[in-house]
Amino acid sequence: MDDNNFLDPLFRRWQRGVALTPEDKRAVAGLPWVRRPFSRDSYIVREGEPTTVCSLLVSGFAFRQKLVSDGARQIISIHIAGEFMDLQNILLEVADHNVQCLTRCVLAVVPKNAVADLMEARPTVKRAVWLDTLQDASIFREWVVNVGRRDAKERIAHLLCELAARLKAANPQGDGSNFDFPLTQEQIADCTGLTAVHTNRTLQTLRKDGLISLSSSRLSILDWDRLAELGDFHERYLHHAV
Amino acid sequence: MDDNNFLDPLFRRWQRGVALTPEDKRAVAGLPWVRRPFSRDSYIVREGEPTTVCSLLVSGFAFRQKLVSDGARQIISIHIAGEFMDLQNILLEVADHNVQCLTRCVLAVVPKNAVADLMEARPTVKRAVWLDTLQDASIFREWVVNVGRRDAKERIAHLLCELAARLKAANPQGDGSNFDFPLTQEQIADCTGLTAVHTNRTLQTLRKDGLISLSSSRLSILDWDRLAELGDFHERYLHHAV
DNA sequence: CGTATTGTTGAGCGTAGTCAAAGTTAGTGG
DNA sequence: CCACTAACTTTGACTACGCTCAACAATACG
Repeated sequence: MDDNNFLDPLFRRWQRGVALTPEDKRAVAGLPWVRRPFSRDSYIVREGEPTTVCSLLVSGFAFRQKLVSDGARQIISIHIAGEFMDLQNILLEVADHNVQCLTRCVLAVVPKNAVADLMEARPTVKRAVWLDTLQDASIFREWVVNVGRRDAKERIAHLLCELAARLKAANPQGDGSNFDFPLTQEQIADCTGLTAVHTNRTLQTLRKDGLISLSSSRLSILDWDRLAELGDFHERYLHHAV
Repeated sequence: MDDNNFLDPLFRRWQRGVALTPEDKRAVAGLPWVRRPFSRDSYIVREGEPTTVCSLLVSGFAFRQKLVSDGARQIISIHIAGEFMDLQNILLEVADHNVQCLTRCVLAVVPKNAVADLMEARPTVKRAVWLDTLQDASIFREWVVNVGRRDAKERIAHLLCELAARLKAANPQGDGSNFDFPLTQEQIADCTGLTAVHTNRTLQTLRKDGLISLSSSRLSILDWDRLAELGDFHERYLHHAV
């Protein structure tokens, strides 16, 4: 396993915001990455643990979540291949939330100190890493708005729009309206602050309205304009063009 | 106005996480700060505007918010004296949310490029600035959980605990259970994803239960343990001890 | 002192939650 | 490859938390 293509999605994503030189890429590729497969639902980080590494999602989907006192779960973000789930670990010594696999995943893990050192040596990498954490924060802000001030149809529409926009940005040569979408209805509910039952009924109305088709881990967006309008989705907060 | 004491709350806060030297402080004090008073409710940043400055809150309270399509408002965070509201501006070119004064405020404004340059020259300042944005992001995550998975009493209890904990950390010589708390019930509602009417009724039950007393901009926490228990409040996410 | 803002109350309603069961799909092991 | 099982989706009946609208009371402020 000497191929380093696993970094390409990361580089493509970073290059939307910074200008990586070949030396930058070589330096990143030179980090002591360890690739590891994870099974579905397995925990990558647990709240309260000391942080030691940063994790890049090479393939599959993962999510961050927190549990509240009665055991309910709130998903805080979804991550796709090419994204880090825990760059904040570089400065924060203890994890404040859980990170879990949504599907089977392959992670590339690197000691956080190695990333920190590289950031000192390579200002462009430093900029890319910080930008990553700032874009994450912007998405968290939008999620506060989504669960705080939108109704069920709007919340789910917004979630689907966001993931579609991110998947599209990650894979511009795709058709832009069909995606692998492995979230169960219970997971959609945990993203949106709803129950699984109500999520089910809401998805049915979105289907009946001709906005989406969603089954067996496949999402088709049938009417992007109306879905985005319904979900009040405006992609500025994704900062895809910095 | 040559006194530079206005930076002291910022330095105290930053020194919870990094070791600022006298030279670091002098360098920060040497930035081209411009102090400006703002009246209650006035906008400091508007969504969609290009970013040019960073704003430090010298006195008063401010908040970040986003508006959804039907005009409803979601408050995303509350800020107290000694905090920056928009350090993410250093890398993000367009504001993705609004920043507004809660009370009359004094801001100290500095061109974002000046901060960026100082970060290059002073690694400790760079660390402090990044840490600030990471702590902000952690608070956003907790707010997603708060509005997504807690009921009205819990949400408000959690909000009050968070602000009390932050005010206490900013002013350790205070008595720790009485605070200036200038949020109207409508603003509390916009923080928690509730309506003003339901916030009113919920506050009444918190008072009746002997947990708090809240009136005329003054909050007293009468039973911290029970309030924190009710709100499922655990301050790890504040990263006060990094 | 007068007016706008904020807080409080009541009645009725609706979105979303709960609980339980049945139907469907996907995954696993024999 | 099939059978069995666990996970996921769907449906129905009922409930309840929080919303809406409207009026009034109490503060704060110019």
